[in-house]
Amino acid sequence: MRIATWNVNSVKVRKDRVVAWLRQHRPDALCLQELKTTDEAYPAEAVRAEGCDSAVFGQKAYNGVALISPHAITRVVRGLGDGKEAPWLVGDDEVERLVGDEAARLPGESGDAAAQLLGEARLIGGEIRGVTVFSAYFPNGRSVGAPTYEAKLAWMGRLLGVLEDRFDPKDPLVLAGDFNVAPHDSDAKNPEKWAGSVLCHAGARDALERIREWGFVDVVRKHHPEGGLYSWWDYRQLGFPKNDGLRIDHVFATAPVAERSAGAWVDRDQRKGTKTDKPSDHAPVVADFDL
DNA sequence: ATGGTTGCTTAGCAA
Repeated sequence: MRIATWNVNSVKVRKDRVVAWLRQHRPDALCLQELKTTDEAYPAEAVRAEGCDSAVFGQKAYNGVALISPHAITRVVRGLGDGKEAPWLVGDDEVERLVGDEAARLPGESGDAAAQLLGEARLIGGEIRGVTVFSAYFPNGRSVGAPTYEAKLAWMGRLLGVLEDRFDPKDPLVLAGDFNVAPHDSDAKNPEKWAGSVLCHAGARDALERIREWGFVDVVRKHHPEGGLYSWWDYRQLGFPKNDGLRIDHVFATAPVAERSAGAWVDRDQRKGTKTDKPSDHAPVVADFDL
């Protein structure tokens, strides 16, 4: 079973790339982030022409996540529900869009920012071939100390709460996506340059480590413990030509899935090319399982 | 270098 994640930075601009990638690499599950469009404008027909189903949680202009699979995608849930409606337990034929209504616990601007994040299209889950797969677009945070950074950490805490409330680490579960966190210094070409950024700050790393400790294996790290693999390079300042990258896109798997992992890799080819080739600033991250 | 580039939406924001 091949599970991949790709922040496409506009699915409309990247449609032909996504279709070609599906054809070439035939993932059993592809998690997309930053669709930057509504459900209605999502190119479902082009994906279907490749024999794949889509489950989409879109949003105008920003965010937006999707699951793509050649297999049936069941038990689809959208958003970070607050648990009252048991959002992860809806029936197969139901498609619920549930948004948390729990008032953000943070005060002031941070609380406002946190509440706003809970309403954004950043998480979609579904069951594919017996594995629960989430496509997640963690908040960026903008800058350390900003209300949006506090809100990022709160969002991550909320995600951990959903895992604790609704799932068991013994479940076959994959959390994949753009986590906007590089967990280790070896996940950056220039760790000193990024040390103070929201992508590498201790607070974000701690919050991600708490999620991982709940019961995940970082599958790429398992197969490349030395680091040096990156998944995102800034469009600015020749990020990719200088390989000034960070590994912020991840495939986390619970033990029953992770113990069957056979390899993991980053498709850097998708980040290559000139302006006219229109690459995303992220490359696909791929994990293969004997499942 | 409060720079640089890309995308969405229309001049400013987000990443």
